[in-house]
Amino acid sequence: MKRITIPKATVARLPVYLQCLESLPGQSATVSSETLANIASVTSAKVRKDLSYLGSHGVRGVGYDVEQLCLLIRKELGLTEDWPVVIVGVGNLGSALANYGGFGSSGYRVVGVYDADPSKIGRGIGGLIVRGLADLSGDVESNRVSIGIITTPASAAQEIAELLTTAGVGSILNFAPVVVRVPPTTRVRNVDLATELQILSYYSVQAR
Amino acid sequence: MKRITIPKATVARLPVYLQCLESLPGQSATVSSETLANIASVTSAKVRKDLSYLGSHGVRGVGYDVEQLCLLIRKELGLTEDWPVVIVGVGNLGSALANYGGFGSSGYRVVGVYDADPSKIGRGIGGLIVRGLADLSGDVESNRVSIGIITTPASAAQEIAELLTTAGVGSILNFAPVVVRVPPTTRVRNVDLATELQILSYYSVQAR
DNA sequence: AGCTGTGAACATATTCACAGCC
DNA sequence: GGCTGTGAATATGTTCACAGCT
Repeated sequence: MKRITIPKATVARLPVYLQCLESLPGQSATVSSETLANIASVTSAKVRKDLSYLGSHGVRGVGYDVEQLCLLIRKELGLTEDWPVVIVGVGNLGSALANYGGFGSSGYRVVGVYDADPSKIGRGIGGLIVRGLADLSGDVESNRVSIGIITTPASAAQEIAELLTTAGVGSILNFAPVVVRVPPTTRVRNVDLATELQILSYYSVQAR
Repeated sequence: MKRITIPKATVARLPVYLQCLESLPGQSATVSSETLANIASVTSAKVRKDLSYLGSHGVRGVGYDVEQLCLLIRKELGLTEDWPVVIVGVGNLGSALANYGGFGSSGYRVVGVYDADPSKIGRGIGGLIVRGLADLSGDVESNRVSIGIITTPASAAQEIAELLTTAGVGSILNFAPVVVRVPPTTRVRNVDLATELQILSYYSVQAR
């Protein structure tokens, strides 16, 4: 058992493993690296190496205890904590995310939804009332919000990213099709439909 | 100029460069690797190496011709072609994507939206009528659809992935929170909100 | 002088293959 | 016998640093 930092590539796979483990039928108390690998569409060596970064918790000849492994991964990912998030931009996507139920189940809790458009402010959505951008900073601070989700048009994203970081958000999940510039201590992940489609079409062309 | 295959990591960045180039003010006819790197939040060496895989098109002492570079990247990504896509699952997210305007602009064209729920079939959405799953295979074949987007609940995703691959779709963009198993020749990209949030919270924990 | 293109050095990630334990 | 844990080997990706062109 080492106590070095977990590689990025491994961190990105832990949520996938967790998802796979949670989808396992209740009766399977243990799981082998081979089985988990198949479900997650990776190799068994990868699974073993990834899990070894969390410490040696498997049993040779048997496999990993599903329950224990889930807990271990959840703990590693910080899912035992509460993560208040805000969503900025109440368009189609922002509404979809605000209405998405999967948040509460795992520590993520939408504590506010915001929009610049006065006609949207005051509307109810996903059990919350849409608020104006003027309220964003204060809300982030008072709720100790650590993750901000940007679902605005590209043109507004940079401004919102700055509002969020200034207010103290440490991580941003950006759905706007633009690269936002943030201070080096802020973590950003970009999710962009066009980008994903373009990567797919590249490989589609190559495949023939 | 080499003619080897472009590294995956580079392919994943090309759409980002393209996005950055397209957002450049019209008057800038050329761009240096340094400038592009700043906008894209990467290093200039990365930009140069990435672009070198497309051939040597920069001018020393000057930079890259913006127009020419855009065209080059678009061509490399296959954006000069038409990519008919289908969306399966008309929940919040599926509706959001169907209504998303950014498709048409770059070769991606939603030619069909599908849902298993009879109460949704027949509804209009994003200029299309929701159709039943029974129509999916035939439509995919007759429209030569190469990319399928899955926005169903997790429980339905595997079945839909199989319908899509059997019908001849070569690439799948999966928004359902589950890893779908597909034949090795099919390309899948997963976009999952929970996964992204979990990666962010991991690093948020580490940061303190 | 300024900026590209690229080998060489380095860092990260994956795979192999097998010793070690149940 | 079955399956983990992990060094060693390999492959992929990034950064450096500078020659070479305009």
